[in-house]
Amino acid sequence: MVSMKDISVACGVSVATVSKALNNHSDIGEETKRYIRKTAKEMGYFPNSAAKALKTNRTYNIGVLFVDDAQSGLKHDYFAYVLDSFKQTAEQRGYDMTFINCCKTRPNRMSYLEHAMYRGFDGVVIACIDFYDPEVLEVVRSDIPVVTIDHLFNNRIAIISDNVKGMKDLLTFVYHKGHRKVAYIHGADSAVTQSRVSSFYKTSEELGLEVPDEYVKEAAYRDTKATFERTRELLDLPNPPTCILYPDDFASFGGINAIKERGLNIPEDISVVGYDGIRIGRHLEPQLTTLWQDTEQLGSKAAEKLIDLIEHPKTTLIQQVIVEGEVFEGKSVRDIGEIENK
Amino acid sequence: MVSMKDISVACGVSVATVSKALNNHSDIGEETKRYIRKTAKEMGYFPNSAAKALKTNRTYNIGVLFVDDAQSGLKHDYFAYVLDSFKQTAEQRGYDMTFINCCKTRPNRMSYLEHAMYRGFDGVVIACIDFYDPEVLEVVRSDIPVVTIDHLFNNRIAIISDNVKGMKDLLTFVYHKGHRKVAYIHGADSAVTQSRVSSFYKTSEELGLEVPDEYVKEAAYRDTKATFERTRELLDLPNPPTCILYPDDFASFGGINAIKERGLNIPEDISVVGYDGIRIGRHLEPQLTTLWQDTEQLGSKAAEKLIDLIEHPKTTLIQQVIVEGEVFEGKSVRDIGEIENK
DNA sequence: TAGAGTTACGAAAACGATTAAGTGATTTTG
DNA sequence: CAAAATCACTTAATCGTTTTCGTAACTCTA
Repeated sequence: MVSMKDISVACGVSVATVSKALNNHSDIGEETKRYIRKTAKEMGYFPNSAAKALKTNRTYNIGVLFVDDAQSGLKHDYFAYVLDSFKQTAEQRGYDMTFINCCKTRPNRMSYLEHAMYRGFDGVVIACIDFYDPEVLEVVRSDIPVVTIDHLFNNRIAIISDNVKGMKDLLTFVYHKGHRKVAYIHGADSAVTQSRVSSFYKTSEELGLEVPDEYVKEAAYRDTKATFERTRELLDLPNPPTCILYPDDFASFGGINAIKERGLNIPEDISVVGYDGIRIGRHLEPQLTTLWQDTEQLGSKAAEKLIDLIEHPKTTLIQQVIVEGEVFEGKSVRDIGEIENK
Repeated sequence: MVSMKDISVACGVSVATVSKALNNHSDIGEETKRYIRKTAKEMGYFPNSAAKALKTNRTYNIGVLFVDDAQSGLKHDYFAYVLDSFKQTAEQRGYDMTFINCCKTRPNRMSYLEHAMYRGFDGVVIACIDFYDPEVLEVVRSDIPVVTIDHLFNNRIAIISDNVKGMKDLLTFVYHKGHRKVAYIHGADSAVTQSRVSSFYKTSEELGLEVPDEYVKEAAYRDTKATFERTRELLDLPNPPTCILYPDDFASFGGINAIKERGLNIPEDISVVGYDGIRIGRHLEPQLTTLWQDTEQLGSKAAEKLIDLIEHPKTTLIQQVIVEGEVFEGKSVRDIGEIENK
């Protein structure tokens, strides 16, 4: 690797001059700058990030914390898309991304925060299920710039998918399609789940929908087995729902299979609604009605905010950015019509 | 951040002694080592990776090059799973992972190789479609340890999914189910595609299958629109196939829709086969018959080999590791039975 | 007991950059 | 025209480690 020293020798100037020329400091003559830059390019010079980081305490590297024991973030469509979008924006602004989450089984491993300090990340983005993990909290409480995705901490920037509005829109949508008996199989407990569930109840009330207790069940996100079982239970009810909302698109397929198993048709006999808007859902039969989440906005906003915070710690607002999704009207919800209901 | 200097002061020894004690050098007394380590732990010491890297030229960081203009690696199920597995193994062995591919539009950006040099990656893993990109080649030809996934270069370690055997197994499978008219919509040109296509022809010959030219078509990977069109064309043939092989599972859904559009049933009227074995395929109706790729092996082998190469450059064999997949027998291929064919 | 061999540590020079402070030369100013 | 200001560099310290080469203080050996 060619270093500044090599260039300084080649140009007959000091390393300091080379450094300043390349960083465009004002106290170097234009002529000299041009000459140094030209030589640097010719010699194939590139800075050494380690040396730079050591001196400046800036790495231009962002730590990515995607913790999800059951289902590593990458394999999770929703998170993969968010991360991908984050990556686009971060790279655009000159930042690299390094994964933080090290397997907890490794002996002598560092905690997330230690890892972040060790690598000197300029900031950290957290998107995961278990925000109550003590190690995650340690990061959240640290001095490192942080943005969280889909979870709210006070004094931290959060990028949040509007689950309240999402659920409201979704429920309102099926209501307008004439459904009055709507069941909801929600995901495992988390901030996201709580928002959706409470919005489900609130919206039901506003719409004047009855929600029998047995219409609300739980199944872990992406757990097709669980949704399969819960759906069977719902279908076995003396007064079964006409529409079932699922924790997410993926999980809905478990439910769909339970429905087909009974010889029922979607949407003729029963309607089905997912959440997330994963790509595949649009290509399936029946096309899944779902709440499409704007993963691109989520990711890019997260990157924007985090980098703003890194670069302008004083002037960047600590705020929550709420990203709205949109009902994707597939073909898995039947239009019952107002007539049948009254 | 507490540094070695702080510890040296606290312990009343020199920094050199601290460094050696923490790195377990033999020329430090056991007593002193214990004392220094204890103090370091108490003071919450963690090394500074930048300083370490600067001095040792080792970063314990691996560059990840997933280039795919159309569909960024992360959003691609197959690659996401491979990457995830790679990550597990790399972390287990004490390496971090940083993305390399910077948007090519950025002004003054570095090339992939420059980026890798800049960050001082100990090695690079490449998995992408366009292995003919000059920048990718530049990395492949460099001095940096490299493993490639699904592409073979001479003098480089490659982890390769056995596409030849995969296609052979798949075709043989449908053959044994009684199919004699098998069409193949293959992906866009690449090493992977070439292996599969040539294996398709070779196996057809071995099995004594006729392959009319119009049975072999092209559609980009994951392009449901294209497979939709190609499938229509196949169905319109005077002598249509009884079974269609698709570039990948995702793309197969485009074809499936074209088939349903005609009012045909799968597998009663026509059989469908994917490739990859993505998770969702198992939960759909009809369950997709496909070649399941062992993404876990691919990822972990790649990490193992790369790290071996990094740590023992002399003794690590430059070889190709071939990972076999497995036919997943779903329910999308009809068992025609031998009778009907003779 | 002098010399050799160990043991346990320290001093100091790197690694490749940044930057405050200093320094001659030239230009400006009153 | 001397003093001040400006310009264009250089010197040298520094970031946090690692590592080579010393070097005291012991322990052994003959």
